[in-house]
Amino acid sequence: MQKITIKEIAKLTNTSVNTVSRALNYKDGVSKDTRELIEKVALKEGYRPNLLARSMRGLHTNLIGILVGEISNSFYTRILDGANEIANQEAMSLLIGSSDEHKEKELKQIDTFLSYRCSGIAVCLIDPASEIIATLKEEDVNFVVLDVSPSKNIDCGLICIDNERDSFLSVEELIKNGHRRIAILIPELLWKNECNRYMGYKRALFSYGIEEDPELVITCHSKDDAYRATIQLLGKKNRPTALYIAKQSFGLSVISALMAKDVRIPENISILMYGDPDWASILHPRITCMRRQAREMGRLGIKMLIDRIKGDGLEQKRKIVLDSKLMIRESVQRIKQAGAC
Amino acid sequence: MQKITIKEIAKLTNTSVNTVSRALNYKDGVSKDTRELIEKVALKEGYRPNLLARSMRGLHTNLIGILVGEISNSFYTRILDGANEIANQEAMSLLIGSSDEHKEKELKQIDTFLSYRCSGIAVCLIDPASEIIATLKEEDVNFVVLDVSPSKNIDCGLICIDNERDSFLSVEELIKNGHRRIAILIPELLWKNECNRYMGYKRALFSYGIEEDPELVITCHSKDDAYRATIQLLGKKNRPTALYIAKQSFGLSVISALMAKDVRIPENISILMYGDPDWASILHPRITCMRRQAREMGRLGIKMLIDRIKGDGLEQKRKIVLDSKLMIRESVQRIKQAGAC
DNA sequence: CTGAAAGCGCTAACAC
DNA sequence: GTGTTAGCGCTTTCAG
Repeated sequence: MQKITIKEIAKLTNTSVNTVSRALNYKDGVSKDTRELIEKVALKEGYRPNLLARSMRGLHTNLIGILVGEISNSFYTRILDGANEIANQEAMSLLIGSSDEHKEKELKQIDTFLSYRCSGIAVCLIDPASEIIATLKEEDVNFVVLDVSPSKNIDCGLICIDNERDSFLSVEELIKNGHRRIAILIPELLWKNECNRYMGYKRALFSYGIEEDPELVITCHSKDDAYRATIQLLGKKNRPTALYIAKQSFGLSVISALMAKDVRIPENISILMYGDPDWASILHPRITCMRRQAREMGRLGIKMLIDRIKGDGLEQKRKIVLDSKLMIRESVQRIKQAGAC
Repeated sequence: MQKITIKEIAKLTNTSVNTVSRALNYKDGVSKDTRELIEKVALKEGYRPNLLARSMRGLHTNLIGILVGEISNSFYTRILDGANEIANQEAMSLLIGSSDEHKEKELKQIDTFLSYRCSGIAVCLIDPASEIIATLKEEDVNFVVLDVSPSKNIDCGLICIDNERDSFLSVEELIKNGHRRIAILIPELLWKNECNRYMGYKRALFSYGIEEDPELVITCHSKDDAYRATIQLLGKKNRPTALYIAKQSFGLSVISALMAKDVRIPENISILMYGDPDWASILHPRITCMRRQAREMGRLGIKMLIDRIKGDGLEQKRKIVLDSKLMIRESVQRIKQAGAC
């Protein structure tokens, strides 16, 4: 497999491994002639440094482990994309892992990253109270947490999004358009982010003096379930005028359900979604969304990680909260509402 | 960083590194008592094997490098997802790379994979005549090629899709619905797959006695360009009745352009797309698509790769051609056509 | 059943 | 400028 090592190059050039190593790593202490000779031979023989061996000498590995919740979820895909962009620029390689939103897999993947002695680890955790952060701390490895901020105030790099505020602003947008019967669709198991979205929903209702109707809080545990839940919601007599989809991956299910039932957006029901996948702006009507800066999260996360790895003495940023942007499109209808607003 | 090594465990348990190594790797030749002691101490001390060191002894690395064209392209994302699924099952880790469809980056990424001494490499190449395959061959590393079949008949694992046939069937579907003026939207630089799609388009027209109109072959080099090209196409006097989008990533641009120009699907123009992203089935109308088995491609690719790595003596499958499926939905209108068909 | 020792490819400390 | 040597953590002969 390995074709040629520095040892062999040393032999071929009548030099020593040390000289070859220095020459190939652009260090000084090598004469021009020797350097050129070595480079020529290395090129000719197709020498390729063994990064494993290099890393074993205690340096960094140039490996960054990144854990996401689900590879084919476009939110995570964008994080991955941004992460890869920066990693590439910095000549780092990305080892990926997916937790599929299961805690055991999460731990297992981190374990693998650690076993490969990654120089840095970026994680999207489902549960921020997770012992994973403790593990990471203990291992004394550079890491940053993306997307979900740890509940305890742990000193680590953090790039997150204010889900509560985003949600508040989203629901507020619906209210400002005259809606008062606003349903929210959220996952059954409320992890921190989702929980915060729910809080934002509640706070918005409260701020505008709207009483929360438990019937309008729709929880579901899967995409299929979101479809069923939507169908069921539409069957109710006192149907909401607006639906806030608090989890992007449920979006397709909801839209499909509405299509199946011939419920028109926004005439029959207004829709606002958390997250802004590609399709949201090509649907007819285009869906009003709260757009998160996912790609930027990946970029900043890896940037922060690399800064930490290089540890260039500077006081490092600990936490970045990314702004989201409400993309106002045509899925929310302005309605007249009897009563004050 | 590294907290504890087998050496230290050996010291702690009054044994030798060898014994510890055997015990921790479930090899025999260790008494029950010693094994239990070692396991206990290892667990207590939070021992984590150094995979880099392990790999250096010439074994496999448990690393698989996978190169895709673009991380945020859903076709590749699905491949990645399928690949990750199988890699996980087999306790392999995925090192990812993206070529962004540039040849230099492609080579650079492969180089990195090789430097990490990956046990296997899976690649989605833009150009199958690529010297990359030669490099891979030379390096004597296990590899499989996904998506694009090499032009020369090279003996390597291959999972691909018959783009020509898929395209033929797609255009045939349009013809069978009475269309004769069928435009095709393809990238400017025809790599092999796209070229085959174009061939399929030509063959379908030819088979049904339709003369090809150069005006209806729309090439573009980017998503933005696809948007502009669509707008331009719509301005023509002898507008086509159907548009075959031969590249999925142009889909959103086309739809946006149609929306911008208030051109209705399928009343004003029929649409058929190569590839079946999530949004295709929630648009109104839902878009008729040729669905490729991307996730399955990732799965089978890694499976094949691992079979090769393990090299279990069996005669190995060399090539798998995955069937695509025409998802007939509502974006193609049946039209009456003066003249034969 | 267990230990000592070699060595994977590389870098770094130290001589010359 | 250059060579020698040690050693990263591990597995694997080879002896006992």
